[in-house]
Amino acid sequence: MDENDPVDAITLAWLRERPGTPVEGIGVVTRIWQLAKIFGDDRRRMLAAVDADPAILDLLSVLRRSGPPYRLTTRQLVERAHVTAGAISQRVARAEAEGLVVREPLGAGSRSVVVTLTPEGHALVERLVDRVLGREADLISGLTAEQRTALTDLLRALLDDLQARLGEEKITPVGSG
Amino acid sequence: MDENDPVDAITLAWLRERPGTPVEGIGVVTRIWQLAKIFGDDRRRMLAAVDADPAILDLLSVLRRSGPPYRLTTRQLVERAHVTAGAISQRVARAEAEGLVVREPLGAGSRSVVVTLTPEGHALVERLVDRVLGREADLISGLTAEQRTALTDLLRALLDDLQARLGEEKITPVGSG
DNA sequence: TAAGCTAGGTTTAGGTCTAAACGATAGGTG
DNA sequence: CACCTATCGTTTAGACCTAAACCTAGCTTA
Repeated sequence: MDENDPVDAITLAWLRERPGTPVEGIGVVTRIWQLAKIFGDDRRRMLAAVDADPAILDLLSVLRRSGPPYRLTTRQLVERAHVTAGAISQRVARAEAEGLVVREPLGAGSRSVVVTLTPEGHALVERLVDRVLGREADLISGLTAEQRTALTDLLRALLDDLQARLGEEKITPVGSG
Repeated sequence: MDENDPVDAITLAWLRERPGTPVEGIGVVTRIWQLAKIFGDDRRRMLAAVDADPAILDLLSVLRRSGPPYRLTTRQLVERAHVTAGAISQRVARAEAEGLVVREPLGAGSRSVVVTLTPEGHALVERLVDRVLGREADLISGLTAEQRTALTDLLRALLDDLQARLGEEKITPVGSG
């Protein structure tokens, strides 16, 4: 613990003010939040400079990465973007208003809606993706290759553990009746 | 690279669709975003269940941790909460409306405003902080002590590097005129 | 086949944030 | 002293999200 490190200082302050406070998670959780904010702010500003926004680019990127015919259902978009169905609905509506995607019913016997990238949407991804991802590659270039690998492995371990654990939690409450 | 890992799958999909896409950052950045969202959603839901919200609790916690007399200027709150002055202004207005803090001019010769925790605000922090931090400690308990230490060190290294680097960037644009 | 259930989406209400425009004042300069 | 600038906060406009209400349309079941 280094009192000059701003995150360690938070842990030390809680312990000073309230001995016994459960501070074990702060070092990891707070730093992850701060890093996410730095990456998110940086991307948002970069895109704002070219009159684009992260939410729409994320939508278009998911479609682009899925490969031809660049077409997914709302449900698939929800799963891949990790936001609620309402958020996807709003994103698609905005993107459609800008002519970047089209939305149509999947067909008989289904209530699904399919969203397809337009040529304009495709072109926008091509124009932005290298810049956005290149910037992110640059932002983590301060770590050595070994550090990057080690960090990736630890983040994956935590993510896997949490997803397994939180997946179960959704079941648990049902048994309480 | 494991095609069954959802984040690795993103990297592999970009390389398949667009060979040459700079994907070096995805493994770290995407996982950090996903983890931040998991931690943030979890905290928001936990607090919603007791009719509280993360932004206000963060404000109150910063004041509580600062120690008696639980009093900081708006400027200090901006620095410690990592949000804009406008966001702090709004948070303080909401907290004040609920009687959790009071706001007063610092005094003659200064335009600063000082925000002080009320007894009600203090009591709210005491009631919630162990639950919130305890939950987070539990969420990372899937990692061993060694993994936690290693992860903390890597996150700190990245954070320090980025803060040093982005701090400089603010200066650079000035010289462009 | 009527009633209820389930699943896929959309809409709405409410909350939070950023950026930028504003307002107002202390301190420096001629 | 008048003006200018930097500093501090607040307000406003716009973007985005979640949760929950809502709307259909297929499916199940008696």
